Amino acid sequence: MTSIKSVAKRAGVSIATVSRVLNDTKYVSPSIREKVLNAVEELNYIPSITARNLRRQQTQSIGVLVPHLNDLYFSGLAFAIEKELTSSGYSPLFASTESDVLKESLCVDNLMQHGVEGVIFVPSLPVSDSVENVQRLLAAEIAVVLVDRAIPTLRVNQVISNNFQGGYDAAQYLIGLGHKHIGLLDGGTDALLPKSGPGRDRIAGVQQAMAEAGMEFNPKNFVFTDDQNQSGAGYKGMFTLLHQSPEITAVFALTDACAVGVLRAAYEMGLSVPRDISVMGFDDIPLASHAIPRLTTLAQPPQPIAQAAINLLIKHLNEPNSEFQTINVGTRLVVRESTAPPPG
Amino acid sequence: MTSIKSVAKRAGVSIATVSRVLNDTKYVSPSIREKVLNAVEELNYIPSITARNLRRQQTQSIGVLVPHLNDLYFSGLAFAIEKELTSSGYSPLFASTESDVLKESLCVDNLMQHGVEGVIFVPSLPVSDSVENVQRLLAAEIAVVLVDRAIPTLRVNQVISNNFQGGYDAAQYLIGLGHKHIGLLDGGTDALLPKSGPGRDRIAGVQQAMAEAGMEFNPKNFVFTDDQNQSGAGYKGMFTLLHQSPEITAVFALTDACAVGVLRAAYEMGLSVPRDISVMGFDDIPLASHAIPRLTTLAQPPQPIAQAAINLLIKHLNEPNSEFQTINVGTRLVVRESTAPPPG
DNA sequence: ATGTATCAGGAAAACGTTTACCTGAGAATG
DNA sequence: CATTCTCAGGTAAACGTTTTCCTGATACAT
Repeated sequence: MTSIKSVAKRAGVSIATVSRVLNDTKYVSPSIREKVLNAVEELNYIPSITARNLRRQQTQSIGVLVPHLNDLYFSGLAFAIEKELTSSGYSPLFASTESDVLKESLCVDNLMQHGVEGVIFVPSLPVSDSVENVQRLLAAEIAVVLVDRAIPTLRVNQVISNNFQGGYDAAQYLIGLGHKHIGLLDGGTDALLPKSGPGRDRIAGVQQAMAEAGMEFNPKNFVFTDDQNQSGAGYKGMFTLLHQSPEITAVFALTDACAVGVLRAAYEMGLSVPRDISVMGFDDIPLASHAIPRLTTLAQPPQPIAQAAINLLIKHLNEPNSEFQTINVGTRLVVRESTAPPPG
Repeated sequence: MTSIKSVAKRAGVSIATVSRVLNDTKYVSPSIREKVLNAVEELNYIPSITARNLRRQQTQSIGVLVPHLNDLYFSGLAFAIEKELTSSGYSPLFASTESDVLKESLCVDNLMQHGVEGVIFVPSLPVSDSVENVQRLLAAEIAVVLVDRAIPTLRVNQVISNNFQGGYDAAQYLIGLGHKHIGLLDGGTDALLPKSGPGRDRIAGVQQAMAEAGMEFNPKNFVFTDDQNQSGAGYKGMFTLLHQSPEITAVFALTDACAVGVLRAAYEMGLSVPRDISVMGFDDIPLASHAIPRLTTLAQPPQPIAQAAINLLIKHLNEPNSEFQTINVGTRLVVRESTAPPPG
């Protein structure tokens, strides 16, 4: 590694001057400045961020903890966060927690060792498992922004989609189409997902809408399936659901990925969507608009979420004593082809 | 930040001893060891990786450059790479190049500043654009492994799917089913993709298989579409293709994402897949097995690719003078529902 | 001409580790 | 008992920066 010393020697100046030229931190006469710049060029000198960080006692880096980097939804979110962070001059440090508290704890350790100044944190499910990890970060005075999954008990910045409202809107829309029997489907690796987190809120929204419409919520109509991936869960769950509640005319899958499995199952059962049965998703991942049929869903666009999270983070870094906020990001009903009035 | 000094003071020993206990680098008597460990515990001491890296002159971190973190295929690859790297004791530093040379160059600068010891590099397209960036890394004695997209002119480690063979297998399979008129579809943001990289090799494989079967390759049957995303490209391209070559009975989309758009277009045109027309993809992303109909494709599983890349990287780090290798990872034909003999 | 203010640039400390080297006490050997 | 060996633990240098403080020269005012 060529260090600042070699540059200084080559340019015939002190290392302090080199640093000043490179950081524009003090006036340096044009002639000397040029000599330094030339030396830098000639030696392909690249300053060591490690040394700079040590000296400045800051890293300009932010940890990003997501459950799975290859999840259809979270990869989009991660991408948006990366864009937002780099454009704000921070370096993202990604890690997948695999929604496992132990792995998550390891990730947190790792981030702390790396001296991140903040963490964008999508908690594992159930969220209660993540409480301790979040508190470890807070105890170390690291700024934390919780994303996607709320932990209401924690005094910390959060950016959460309005899942309740989304669920409500979805149900209201289906009810408005005339559906009387609506199935709810969810699943994935997070065995306890329906007990907490976004799924629970979406369901609560559905229940509210049904109640307002004078409909009864039949627990039999909600099926959660444990599976390697959400599509598989939706696929299997759909069979279970229709077996135990054949009267169902509309299915609200709690994620788009899940809905894709539902479409698949419907196709295999010879059911035409939306003629025989309506299907809705949640998230509006890119795939949703390419599914067959195109999926009606509730959009939860990653870009505004990422932006809000980074804004909150940066604000907190600048004013560590500012109040904690919970920002609710609105969802938006996107009507496509997979929903229609019930048959008959 | 609580530093090693506070721990030393608290334990009543020198900082050297603390370091030794923490790194198990020299025998320390049990009683003192315990005192140190207690002090560490009490102060929640976490060593600064920054300082350690500076002193040790190494970072144990590896840059990972992919075109898009939210691409269906690359996110899977990134996930596999992350897993492989962390389990080998390295920290991944992800960045999306957006397949743009300028952005890519910035990413490379950034990685070099961070002192990465190696880079897993998926070049932008056309790959020739990335040559300079790769050479910059090599000049700085940073280990590089090219993944997914070969740059044959460079003397560097590479891990590439056997795209030619994959293309060949795909075409041979379709020809074996009896198809006489096979369309080729590709697209995305990388306007020059068909001119270089994996796509070109896949096409070459197709041409070889066709030639062996005594079929002529009609350039009209290859449509490349510029679009924001691959699915959209497949969707639009399909219309173009069938318009200019209505005799086509099978379509080989050069990626699964593209194939999804093709399925979509076929659906809208009232064509039943595979009865009226067969569709194949490439990659075997998770979605492929959930599409309607399930997609026949060539699997290019990310895990073995990631593993091979990391092995190559680590080997090169340990023996910097070892020969460069290009590892060809085999693809595997996965027959599902989207292909059948031609109608009639 | 003398004193003072300005300011470009250098010297050196500091950031938090690891590690080469040193020291002194006890064990072992004659 | 004297001498050497062993080795646990301490001291301090080093990693590559940034930044505080200092110096000496020049400009300016008196």
